[in-house]
Amino acid sequence: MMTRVSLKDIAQEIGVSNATVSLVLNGKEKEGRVSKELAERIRKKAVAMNYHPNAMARALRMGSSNTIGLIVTDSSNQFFAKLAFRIEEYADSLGYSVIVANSNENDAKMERMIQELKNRQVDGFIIIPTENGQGSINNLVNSKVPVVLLDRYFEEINTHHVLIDNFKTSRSATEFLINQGCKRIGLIIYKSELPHMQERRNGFAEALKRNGMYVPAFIKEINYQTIEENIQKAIDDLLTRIDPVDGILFASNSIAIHSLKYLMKRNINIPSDMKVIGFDENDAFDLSREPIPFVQQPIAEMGKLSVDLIIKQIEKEALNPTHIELLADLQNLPN
Amino acid sequence: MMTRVSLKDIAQEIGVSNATVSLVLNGKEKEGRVSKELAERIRKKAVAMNYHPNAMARALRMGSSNTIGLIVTDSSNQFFAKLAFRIEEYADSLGYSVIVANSNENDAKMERMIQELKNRQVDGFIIIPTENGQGSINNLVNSKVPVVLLDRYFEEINTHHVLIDNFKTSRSATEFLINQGCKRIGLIIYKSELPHMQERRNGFAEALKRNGMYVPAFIKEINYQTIEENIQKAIDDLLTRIDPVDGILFASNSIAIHSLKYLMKRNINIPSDMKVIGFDENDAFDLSREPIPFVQQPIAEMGKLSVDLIIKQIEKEALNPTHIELLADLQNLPN
DNA sequence: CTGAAAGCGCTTACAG
DNA sequence: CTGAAAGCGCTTACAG
Repeated sequence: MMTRVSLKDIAQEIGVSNATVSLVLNGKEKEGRVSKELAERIRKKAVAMNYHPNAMARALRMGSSNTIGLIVTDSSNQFFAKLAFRIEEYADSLGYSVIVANSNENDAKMERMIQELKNRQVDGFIIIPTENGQGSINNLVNSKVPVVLLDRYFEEINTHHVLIDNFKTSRSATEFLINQGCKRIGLIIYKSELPHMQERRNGFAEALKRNGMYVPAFIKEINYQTIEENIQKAIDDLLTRIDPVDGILFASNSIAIHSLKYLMKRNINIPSDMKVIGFDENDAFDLSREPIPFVQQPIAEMGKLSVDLIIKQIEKEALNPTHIELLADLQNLPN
Repeated sequence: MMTRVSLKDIAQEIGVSNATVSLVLNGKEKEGRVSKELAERIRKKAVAMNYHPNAMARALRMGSSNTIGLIVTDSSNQFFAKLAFRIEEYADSLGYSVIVANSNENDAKMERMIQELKNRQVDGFIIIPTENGQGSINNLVNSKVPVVLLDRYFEEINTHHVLIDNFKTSRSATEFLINQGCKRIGLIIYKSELPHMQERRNGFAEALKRNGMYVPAFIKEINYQTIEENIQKAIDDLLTRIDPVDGILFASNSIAIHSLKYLMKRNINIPSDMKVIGFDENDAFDLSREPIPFVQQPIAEMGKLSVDLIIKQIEKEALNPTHIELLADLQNLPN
């Protein structure tokens, strides 16, 4: 690797001290009261020598790196991929870099990634926490590290979070199915204690109870690790009861994709045989036989708000834990 | 933020020098000839004090950061998202972190991202280069920075690259359409000088020429920035000629998605009215009326090979530029 | 067997 | 108006 140009190189070329060069290049010539003319010479020289500051040296000295650590559960999932993309884009516009890490929905890996990003001196974390990641998040919050939870949160941890109103959203998605004429509506959802999942479940139940249509057996809980087989079993069950369901709410993007594949395999026609609605956008929803209705989370806004919240904390604005719950739209509804 | 425990803190607690602690914690006690017993005490203390090395300080001192910079054109595209995921996963298993940046197919942004990652002292780059990014890549290669180009390359730059054999793959995708009975086959492809695109184009042309079916007017070139309208125009054109096409090859993931949406909007039935095949996997291909055939690039292998190549360079194994061209499979073919 | 010292590339009080 | 010095947290020759 070509040896890089350092501050010192410029200082030597011009014949001044490192300090003077540093001051000028950081726009602090006023404070250093460097003469305009000298400042100009230094700037010219820096450009001519193709100088670029060593971000690590600066971070080490300053104790902050202008970097945000983002931990998602699976960056290859379209929903999180888009979220990460927006976060990167917006943070970049504010002069912050983002390092993305994956937890794979694994608590131990999330913990490890937090540690690794800490070692890299990130200034704060935006995290989509894992099911039992409460302890790790709690440690972070207690040690005063800036944190924003995204998409999910924990009841007991009072920190900043940005997500949609899952209860209301799930309720209105369910009401959509009711309005479509469904009489027996199923839910396929992750078995999870995370409140955002509970709220999706509760919103679903609420809509059905209001309409006297609530049947607990129509709720199928599945595991992330064995998603494919669990979904097949769940759908088989929902279809082969004496009172088979005529509508299903899918509580996540991946659940929707796997379920739709299996419904297709079983030759269930959507929407004539079965009406459905899913969470989170996916190219696939626009391309199936009929467009699949889905809950569209405001991804760009969620990204922007979480970046704003993390930067406010980093820049030490006193900030009470802010809980942001946005509204989500239903898309691809039949006319 | 809680003040972190440093090497020095451990040294003071135990009453030895920083050097001794550093040696032990890096497993170099043999070289330092530290007594077994002392080494053990130091290790215990480090754990007890919850010590974690400051990666930036180490990187500054060592001149390398154990970090790979990955520049993709769009991390929200499913193909690149999966590639990035695999790269991160495999690099992590080898003790390297990955910082992902997006160029948005924009040469200037790619250049800026390269500089930013350089400032962060990444040890090497895996890059999916932009159309006219040749200059930036060339500078990198000339300055002996470890580089691997992924998915694309430049004729004139003799550096490492990992991609599929686009000519052969495109040719066999086209042959698939021919075997399906198509007589007039169109291609929708990016207007691009990048050789991987040219090869997809040439492979397409070759298959048709061999079968006496080559019609230049059936090749539609579109721009990435105006993809949606260009595709609509291209498809309108292919459909409304006196000799409308009965098959189309989509030369990229995004092209396939947009095209399929528009074909659906125009009520073209696939595959009865029109047979198609696309590049790169997408959930949508499994969920359309009939599964959409597509070229499946060996994503995990491409990721792994590019990581191996970049690490070999970083670790200074003398290495002639390695050009890897993998074979890609066709998926979702009708039985 | 172990310590003292230098240095990676910065920034920032301090002194003049 | 500007320089000398200290220090961020490490690692590594060097000296003993």
